[in-house]
Amino acid sequence: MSKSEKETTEGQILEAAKNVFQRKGMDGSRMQEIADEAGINKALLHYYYRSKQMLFEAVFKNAFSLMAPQLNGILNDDSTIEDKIRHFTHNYLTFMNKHPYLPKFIIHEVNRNPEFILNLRNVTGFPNLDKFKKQVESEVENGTIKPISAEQLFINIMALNIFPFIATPLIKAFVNIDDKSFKQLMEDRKTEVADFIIQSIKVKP
Amino acid sequence: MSKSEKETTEGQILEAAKNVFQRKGMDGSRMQEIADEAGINKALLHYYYRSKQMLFEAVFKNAFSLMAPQLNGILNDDSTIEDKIRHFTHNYLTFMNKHPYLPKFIIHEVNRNPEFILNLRNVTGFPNLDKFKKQVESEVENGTIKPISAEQLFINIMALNIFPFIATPLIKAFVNIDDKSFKQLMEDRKTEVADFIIQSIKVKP
DNA sequence: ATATTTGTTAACCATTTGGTTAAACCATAT
DNA sequence: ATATGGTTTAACCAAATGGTTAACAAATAT
Repeated sequence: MSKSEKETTEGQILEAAKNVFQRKGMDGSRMQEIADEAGINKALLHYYYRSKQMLFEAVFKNAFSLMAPQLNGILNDDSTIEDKIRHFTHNYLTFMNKHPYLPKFIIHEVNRNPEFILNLRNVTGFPNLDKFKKQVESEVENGTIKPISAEQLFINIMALNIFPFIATPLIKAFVNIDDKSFKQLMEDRKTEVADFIIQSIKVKP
Repeated sequence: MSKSEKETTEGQILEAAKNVFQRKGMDGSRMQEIADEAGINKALLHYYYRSKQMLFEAVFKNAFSLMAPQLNGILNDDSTIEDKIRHFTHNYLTFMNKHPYLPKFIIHEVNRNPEFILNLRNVTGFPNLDKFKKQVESEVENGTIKPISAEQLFINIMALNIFPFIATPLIKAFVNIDDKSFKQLMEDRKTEVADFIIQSIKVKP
């Protein structure tokens, strides 16, 4: 049995780099800190990844490949819009509990370097709205949901699900609650967000 | 007539620092770049603001003082929840067109240093949910709106309004549209977001 | 056993960066 | 005119930082 990813030096470096980069961002991270976190010499980082930029890109692509399928979940299965929303909202909020730094990290770095995301267009199940768009248009037409553009609905779903994880400290300060209450609030959102969206678009019979 | 803020050296520095810090963040910004943007010598930055940290804090507090009243708008006037939402959504999206970097900047920096926001608690009309909370509870009780906690509603309003400005490049890539279409999409949101929220919470007569 | 490749390290290097200093500049009061 | 105070600059400095090198260690092939 070959060594698992986490036992090889290269894997340890990637893991350490992930931790540091996702917490501090490209600009705020130091190669020495990554080396320390991986428990190895700084020169080894360059031996395996040549430069800070390349190490960063490896981490970013990994992160993006983790995020993308989550979004594709909502776009490319065959359930109704309503089911998709419930399913996605629940899954996404669960997923985010395991990767709390992911959205902050991705969004910050994509803002820092917007061209970066264009390189990813072709790879790794990059989210594509086409199918979702047809489905929304069809459901609007046959009266299952109220008129709304697929784009706006998609943005709303993303916003309601992702925003709280990006703005956590801000929300905590405004709503003025402790960690425990905040966690509960997030837990409640697993169902509340879906209800909120569906209430807005569902046509009552 | 005394010199306007923008003519004094101190004001020019603050303006330049705002531009650079808001675009690149604390970690990504260089004192030299700020000096260049202000058209002055780097030593002058230290003459007026002592250190990068202090210059940054001046910029951050300015930015926050611009953001905070926008949020207080929704929380502390006397109109109905529905009117508040319409009013706020329209105003906020207009406001953001003028300060496109503000939310990115504030959220990123608050994440980088969560304690930072606690120092702002006391000053500058820091958003307070108490009144809004009472109002939501009252409207829920007398049946004007469906049951929802003020906290969740507040988070949803923030998310739907702010998120698109934070995640712009990501959304552009996913929705696969050009700048012009994106701008139109954002313009549409001035009314669509309010409709979306109100449809979700309004009780039909 | 020994040569060769691969992995790892300590020491080093060039550049960048935040910050300082001492001298020059300039307006204003005397 | 000249002294005085704040303002501005060029030159400088020490520390930090990404990256390299040369030697050493440990597998792997011959």
